[in-house]
Amino acid sequence: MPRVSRAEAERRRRQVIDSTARLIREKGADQVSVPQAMATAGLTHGGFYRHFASKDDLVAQALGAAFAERREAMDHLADEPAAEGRTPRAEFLARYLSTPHRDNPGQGCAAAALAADAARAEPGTPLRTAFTAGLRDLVDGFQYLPDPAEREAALADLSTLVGALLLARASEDPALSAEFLAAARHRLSAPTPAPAADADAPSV
Amino acid sequence: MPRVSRAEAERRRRQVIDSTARLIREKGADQVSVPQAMATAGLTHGGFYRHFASKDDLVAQALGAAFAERREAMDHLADEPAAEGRTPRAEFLARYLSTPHRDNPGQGCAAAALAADAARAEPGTPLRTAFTAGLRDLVDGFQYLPDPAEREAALADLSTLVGALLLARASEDPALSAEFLAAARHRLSAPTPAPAADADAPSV
DNA sequence: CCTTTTAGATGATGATAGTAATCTAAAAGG
DNA sequence: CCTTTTAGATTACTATCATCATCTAAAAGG
Repeated sequence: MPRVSRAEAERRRRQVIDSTARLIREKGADQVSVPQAMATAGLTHGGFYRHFASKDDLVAQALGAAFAERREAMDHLADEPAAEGRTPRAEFLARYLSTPHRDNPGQGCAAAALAADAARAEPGTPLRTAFTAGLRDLVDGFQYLPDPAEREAALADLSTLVGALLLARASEDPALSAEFLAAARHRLSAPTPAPAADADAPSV
Repeated sequence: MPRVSRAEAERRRRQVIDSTARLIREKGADQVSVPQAMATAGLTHGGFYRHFASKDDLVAQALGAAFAERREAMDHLADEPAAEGRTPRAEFLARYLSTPHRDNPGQGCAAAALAADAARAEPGTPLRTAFTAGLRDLVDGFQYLPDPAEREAALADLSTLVGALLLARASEDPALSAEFLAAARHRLSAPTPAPAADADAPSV
């Protein structure tokens, strides 16, 4: 089965990237092998280096795709605010901290799924750089999801979301897991977390 | 160099566990090999299976040690509240969200360093089970660190701490990284995050 | 002391990894 | 059509992994 039309080849390349975007969120960036990534797209590992410069290259592209996919879904929330009486922000929070999101990391938030992998990657690594770019994009999107508005609030909210989702996923006990989601929902649904009179901690 | 006194053998076993506790927090549970874990303790891989039933066994024990070490440090905070005018809670927050903690995952919070690894492990796995136990212990310790008190607040606070630390570690840009730490410090230093009038999100 | 036990070193086994060279037949392009 | 290009398969190379069998000499224990 050698050779395939240019259009078909491009379609397959995208397929490999999308499959990998799911795989790395499920199993971690280092736990996905080249043969595996190709196999989930229905190919053998042979043609890999005709599409990607290296495994790192593929992983970085897959990470970008994962962030883009999620950013797109977030923007759609702002477009169609309809649904019920919920604001786009409330809708986002409810979905982010839901059990479906907890139980399907492969299609979920890339920041939560891959933060640890990015943190362990050396600075300058494609993975690390791509993660930072995606994260920045996510902050911007969340910040202007109308309601909170200030950047600092967006950063704190995002930290709570990522932390709660991660701990909920890691908790073996379903009760404890649900508690994390509920606590974060409760905390973030507060009117406004009260800016607090200048913290006492050092600035860096 | 075969054979060594029973006491010495036990000392070396502890050394392997402690080294591994640091390694898995730095590089991830799956990125530490048996030869590597033994080598950091000054041994070869040969004697490994005389001390541990499997690699999973070692990793689970190392995770337990990592949680215990941190829990101990937390308890000491409550014992010696002295230092300055800070409450034990404020002291804990300042240290947790500091750049030294961000830059030294090997000696830092196991929950933040290994949540993603635990989340990816199958339920029933030693790693997953040990993580859940350690996390529960951490929640309890934080809850009674005096000041907040309610369990739900402790869970939300912990989520924010873990999320902010993880995102700060993953951010390649030092400015963005510092922003996450500062935003979380600011948020958690608020008098009391206002319990908010019952959220609208479903309970599960 | 002298026997038994055993911590650790050495080395083997079988699996899987990333990367690359080679081969093939079909698509591109004139 | 007929030549040139190339997507993908096959195969191979070198590492490294977890695990285990074997060996050794020193500690345990009487």
